[in-house]
Amino acid sequence: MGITKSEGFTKEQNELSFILKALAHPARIAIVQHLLKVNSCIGGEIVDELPLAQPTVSRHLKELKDAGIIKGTIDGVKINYCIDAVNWNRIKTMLDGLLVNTVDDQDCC
Amino acid sequence: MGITKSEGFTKEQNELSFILKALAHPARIAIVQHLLKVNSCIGGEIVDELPLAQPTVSRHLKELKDAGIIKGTIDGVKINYCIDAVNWNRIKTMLDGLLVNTVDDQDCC
DNA sequence: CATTTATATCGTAATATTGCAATCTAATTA
DNA sequence: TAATTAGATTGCAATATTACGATATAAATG
Repeated sequence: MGITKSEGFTKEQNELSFILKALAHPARIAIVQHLLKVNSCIGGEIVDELPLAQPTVSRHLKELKDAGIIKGTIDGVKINYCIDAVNWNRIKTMLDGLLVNTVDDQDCC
Repeated sequence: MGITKSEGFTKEQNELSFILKALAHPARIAIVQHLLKVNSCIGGEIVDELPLAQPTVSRHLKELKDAGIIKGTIDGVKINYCIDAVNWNRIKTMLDGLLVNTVDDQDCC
Protein backbone atom coordinates (compact mmCIF):
# COMPACT_ATOMS: atom_id res chain seq x y z
CA MET A 1 0.00 0.00 0.00
CA GLY A 2 2.83 2.39 0.69
CA ILE A 3 0.67 4.04 3.31
CA THR A 4 1.86 4.00 6.89
CA LYS A 5 -0.62 2.83 9.47
CA SER A 6 -0.71 5.24 12.40
CA GLU A 7 -3.63 3.88 14.39
CA GLY A 8 -2.55 1.52 17.09
CA PHE A 9 0.68 3.37 17.76
CA THR A 10 1.17 6.00 20.40
CA LYS A 11 1.17 9.66 19.51
CA GLU A 12 4.81 9.80 20.52
CA GLN A 13 5.73 6.93 18.23
CA ASN A 14 3.99 8.57 15.32
CA GLU A 15 5.57 11.94 16.02
CA LEU A 16 9.01 10.53 16.42
CA SER A 17 8.83 8.54 13.22
CA PHE A 18 7.54 11.62 11.43
CA ILE A 19 10.56 13.64 12.50
CA LEU A 20 12.96 10.84 11.69
CA LYS A 21 11.42 10.47 8.26
CA ALA A 22 11.93 14.14 7.59
CA LEU A 23 15.60 13.77 8.47
CA ALA A 24 16.11 10.47 6.71
CA HIS A 25 17.71 11.70 3.52
CA PRO A 26 21.33 12.67 2.92
CA ALA A 27 20.34 15.98 1.36
CA ARG A 28 18.17 16.89 4.32
CA ILE A 29 20.86 15.84 6.76
CA ALA A 30 23.30 18.00 4.84
CA ILE A 31 20.92 20.95 4.94
CA VAL A 32 20.37 20.63 8.68
CA GLN A 33 24.08 20.19 9.37
CA HIS A 34 24.85 23.25 7.32
CA LEU A 35 22.24 25.38 9.02
CA LEU A 36 23.47 24.22 12.40
CA LYS A 37 26.99 25.25 11.47
CA VAL A 38 26.29 28.65 9.98
CA ASN A 39 23.98 29.74 12.74
CA SER A 40 23.17 32.83 10.78
CA CYS A 41 20.42 31.94 8.37
CA ILE A 42 21.68 31.30 4.88
CA GLY A 43 19.46 31.58 1.86
CA GLY A 44 19.39 29.44 -1.22
CA GLU A 45 23.10 29.04 -1.53
CA ILE A 46 22.14 25.74 0.00
CA VAL A 47 21.50 24.73 -3.57
CA ASP A 48 25.18 25.31 -4.33
CA GLU A 49 26.16 23.11 -1.42
CA LEU A 50 24.21 20.12 -2.63
CA PRO A 51 24.68 17.86 -5.63
CA LEU A 52 21.05 18.26 -6.59
CA ALA A 53 19.08 20.49 -8.92
CA GLN A 54 17.32 23.56 -7.56
CA PRO A 55 13.78 22.15 -7.72
CA THR A 56 14.89 19.06 -5.85
CA VAL A 57 16.55 21.10 -3.12
CA SER A 58 13.44 23.24 -2.90
CA ARG A 59 11.42 20.12 -2.27
CA HIS A 60 13.72 18.94 0.47
CA LEU A 61 13.56 22.36 2.09
CA LYS A 62 9.79 22.18 1.97
CA GLU A 63 9.81 18.80 3.66
CA LEU A 64 12.02 20.06 6.45
CA LYS A 65 9.80 23.10 6.78
CA ASP A 66 6.64 20.99 6.90
CA ALA A 67 8.21 18.91 9.63
CA GLY A 68 8.94 22.08 11.58
CA ILE A 69 12.67 21.49 11.57
CA ILE A 70 13.54 24.62 9.65
CA LYS A 71 11.81 27.85 8.89
CA GLY A 72 12.33 30.48 6.24
CA THR A 73 11.71 34.19 6.14
CA ILE A 74 11.49 36.13 2.94
CA ASP A 75 14.14 38.78 2.46
CA GLY A 76 13.44 40.46 -0.83
CA VAL A 77 14.01 37.94 -3.56
CA LYS A 78 15.88 35.63 -1.26
CA ILE A 79 14.75 33.46 1.59
CA ASN A 80 16.60 33.04 4.82
CA TYR A 81 16.43 29.52 6.09
CA CYS A 82 17.36 28.45 9.57
CA ILE A 83 16.76 25.80 12.15
CA ASP A 84 13.55 26.35 14.09
CA ALA A 85 15.04 26.79 17.55
CA VAL A 86 11.91 25.92 19.50
CA ASN A 87 11.14 22.78 17.56
CA TRP A 88 14.77 21.76 17.52
CA ASN A 89 14.70 21.53 21.28
CA ARG A 90 11.57 19.42 21.15
CA ILE A 91 13.21 17.14 18.64
CA LYS A 92 16.31 16.83 20.77
CA THR A 93 14.20 15.91 23.75
CA MET A 94 12.24 13.31 21.84
CA LEU A 95 15.29 11.67 20.32
CA ASP A 96 17.16 11.83 23.59
CA GLY A 97 14.33 9.85 25.12
CA LEU A 98 15.20 7.07 22.74
CA LEU A 99 18.96 7.43 22.89
CA VAL A 100 19.41 7.55 26.65
CA ASN A 101 18.74 3.85 26.68
CA THR A 102 21.80 1.74 27.02
CA VAL A 103 21.99 -1.86 25.98
CA ASP A 104 23.88 -4.50 27.83
CA ASP A 105 25.46 -6.95 25.46
CA GLN A 106 25.30 -9.65 28.13
CA ASP A 107 21.54 -9.62 28.47
CA CYS A 108 21.20 -10.06 24.79
CA CYS A 109 21.14 -12.71 22.15
CA MET B 1 12.72 8.56 -9.56
CA GLY B 2 12.28 7.36 -5.98
CA ILE B 3 15.97 6.61 -5.86
CA THR B 4 18.10 8.51 -3.38
CA LYS B 5 21.27 10.05 -4.75
CA SER B 6 24.21 9.23 -2.50
CA GLU B 7 27.09 10.56 -4.55
CA GLY B 8 28.06 14.04 -3.55
CA PHE B 9 27.21 13.52 0.08
CA THR B 10 29.64 12.51 2.77
CA LYS B 11 29.83 8.96 3.99
CA GLU B 12 28.58 10.16 7.36
CA GLN B 13 25.56 11.86 5.83
CA ASN B 14 24.65 8.73 3.92
CA GLU B 15 25.13 6.50 6.95
CA LEU B 16 23.14 8.75 9.20
CA SER B 17 20.25 9.03 6.80
CA PHE B 18 20.30 5.26 6.35
CA ILE B 19 19.93 4.70 10.07
CA LEU B 20 17.24 7.34 10.40
CA LYS B 21 15.32 5.80 7.53
CA ALA B 22 15.40 2.44 9.25
CA LEU B 23 13.92 4.03 12.37
CA ALA B 24 11.45 6.25 10.55
CA HIS B 25 8.33 4.16 10.98
CA PRO B 26 6.04 3.93 13.98
CA ALA B 27 6.18 0.15 13.97
CA ARG B 28 9.95 0.13 13.93
CA ILE B 29 10.09 2.76 16.67
CA ALA B 30 7.71 0.63 18.69
CA ILE B 31 9.85 -2.45 18.16
CA VAL B 32 13.03 -0.65 19.21
CA GLN B 33 11.36 0.91 22.24
CA HIS B 34 10.04 -2.45 23.29
CA LEU B 35 13.38 -4.17 22.91
CA LEU B 36 15.06 -1.39 24.85
CA LYS B 37 12.56 -1.83 27.65
CA VAL B 38 12.60 -5.60 27.97
CA ASN B 39 16.35 -5.91 27.84
CA SER B 40 15.99 -9.64 27.74
CA CYS B 41 15.46 -10.61 24.18
CA ILE B 42 11.85 -11.29 23.37
CA GLY B 43 10.80 -13.39 20.44
CA GLY B 44 7.96 -12.89 18.07
CA GLU B 45 5.44 -11.79 20.63
CA ILE B 46 6.41 -8.49 19.09
CA VAL B 47 3.72 -9.33 16.59
CA ASP B 48 1.17 -9.30 19.41
CA GLU B 49 2.37 -5.86 20.48
CA LEU B 50 1.82 -4.29 17.11
CA PRO B 51 -1.37 -3.54 15.17
CA LEU B 52 0.04 -5.18 12.08
CA ALA B 53 -0.11 -8.60 10.47
CA GLN B 54 2.68 -11.06 11.03
CA PRO B 55 4.25 -10.76 7.56
CA THR B 56 4.33 -7.00 7.92
CA VAL B 57 6.02 -7.17 11.29
CA SER B 58 8.48 -9.65 9.86
CA ARG B 59 9.35 -7.15 7.16
CA HIS B 60 9.94 -4.37 9.68
CA LEU B 61 12.12 -6.67 11.75
CA LYS B 62 14.12 -7.47 8.65
CA GLU B 63 14.65 -3.80 7.92
CA LEU B 64 15.88 -3.15 11.43
CA LYS B 65 18.14 -6.18 11.15
CA ASP B 66 19.52 -5.04 7.78
CA ALA B 67 20.28 -1.66 9.30
CA GLY B 68 22.15 -3.39 12.11
CA ILE B 69 19.89 -1.99 14.77
CA ILE B 70 18.64 -5.33 16.02
CA LYS B 71 19.78 -8.88 15.74
CA GLY B 72 18.04 -12.19 16.16
CA THR B 73 19.19 -15.57 17.28
CA ILE B 74 17.30 -18.74 16.59
CA ASP B 75 16.04 -20.59 19.62
CA GLY B 76 14.30 -23.68 18.42
CA VAL B 77 11.23 -22.59 16.53
CA LYS B 78 11.38 -19.11 17.99
CA ILE B 79 13.72 -16.24 17.39
CA ASN B 80 15.09 -13.99 20.04
CA TYR B 81 15.36 -10.43 18.90
CA CYS B 82 17.32 -7.77 20.67
CA ILE B 83 19.07 -4.47 20.15
CA ASP B 84 22.54 -4.89 18.71
CA ALA B 85 24.52 -3.38 21.56
CA VAL B 86 27.62 -2.52 19.56
CA ASN B 87 25.79 -0.84 16.75
CA TRP B 88 23.44 0.89 19.13
CA ASN B 89 26.37 2.73 20.62
CA ARG B 90 27.56 3.76 17.18
CA ILE B 91 24.08 5.01 16.37
CA LYS B 92 23.93 6.94 19.61
CA THR B 93 27.25 8.55 18.82
CA MET B 94 26.24 9.51 15.32
CA LEU B 95 22.91 10.97 16.35
CA ASP B 96 24.46 12.72 19.32
CA GLY B 97 26.80 14.43 16.88
CA LEU B 98 23.77 16.01 15.30
CA LEU B 99 21.84 16.65 18.48
CA VAL B 100 24.55 18.31 20.54
CA ASN B 101 24.09 21.38 18.40
CA THR B 102 22.10 24.10 20.03
CA VAL B 103 20.30 26.80 18.15
CA ASP B 104 20.05 30.35 19.29
CA ASP B 105 16.67 31.80 18.44
CA GLN B 106 18.17 35.28 18.27
CA ASP B 107 20.58 34.51 15.46
CA CYS B 108 17.77 33.18 13.41
CA CYS B 109 15.08 34.30 11.03
C1' DC C 1 8.04 48.21 -18.46
C1' DA C 2 11.59 44.47 -19.60
C1' DT C 3 15.02 41.79 -17.52
C1' DT C 4 17.19 39.45 -14.11
C1' DT C 5 17.31 36.77 -9.91
C1' DA C 6 15.66 33.59 -6.36
C1' DT C 7 12.60 30.29 -5.39
C1' DA C 8 8.40 27.48 -5.83
C1' DT C 9 5.37 24.48 -8.40
C1' DC C 10 3.93 21.26 -12.06
C1' DG C 11 4.30 17.26 -14.75
C1' DT C 12 6.32 13.11 -15.39
C1' DA C 13 9.13 8.97 -14.91
C1' DA C 14 11.38 5.73 -12.09
C1' DT C 15 11.77 3.47 -7.98
C1' DA C 16 10.65 2.50 -3.04
C1' DT C 17 7.63 1.51 0.75
C1' DT C 18 3.80 -0.46 3.11
C1' DG C 19 0.50 -3.97 4.00
C1' DC C 20 -1.69 -8.31 3.71
C1' DA C 21 -3.18 -13.00 2.12
C1' DA C 22 -1.22 -17.01 0.74
C1' DT C 23 2.43 -19.91 1.00
C1' DC C 24 6.87 -21.86 2.27
C1' DT C 25 10.34 -23.59 5.71
C1' DA C 26 12.11 -25.59 9.58
C1' DA C 27 11.84 -27.12 14.29
C1' DT C 28 8.64 -29.49 17.77
C1' DT C 29 5.43 -32.38 19.26
C1' DA C 30 1.98 -36.01 19.10
C1' DT D 1 5.57 -39.61 10.11
C1' DA D 2 1.65 -36.18 10.50
C1' DA D 3 0.33 -32.13 12.62
C1' DT D 4 1.52 -27.99 14.84
C1' DT D 5 3.97 -23.78 15.55
C1' DA D 6 7.02 -19.69 14.63
C1' DG D 7 8.78 -17.06 11.14
C1' DA D 8 10.13 -15.79 6.60
C1' DT D 9 9.13 -15.10 1.77
C1' DT D 10 6.32 -14.27 -2.32
C1' DG D 11 3.13 -11.85 -4.96
C1' DC D 12 0.36 -8.44 -5.52
C1' DA D 13 -1.95 -3.58 -5.12
C1' DA D 14 -1.81 0.97 -3.46
C1' DT D 15 0.66 4.79 -2.30
C1' DA D 16 4.93 7.54 -1.47
C1' DT D 17 9.39 9.31 -2.62
C1' DT D 18 12.95 11.17 -5.42
C1' DA D 19 14.66 13.67 -9.19
C1' DC D 20 14.62 16.89 -12.87
C1' DG D 21 13.18 19.86 -16.85
C1' DA D 22 10.03 23.22 -17.79
C1' DT D 23 7.48 26.73 -16.13
C1' DA D 24 5.44 30.03 -12.87
C1' DT D 25 5.88 33.77 -9.51
C1' DA D 26 7.44 37.68 -7.32
C1' DA D 27 10.89 41.04 -5.99
C1' DA D 28 14.79 43.93 -7.71
C1' DT D 29 17.08 46.25 -11.05
C1' DG D 30 18.05 48.54 -15.43
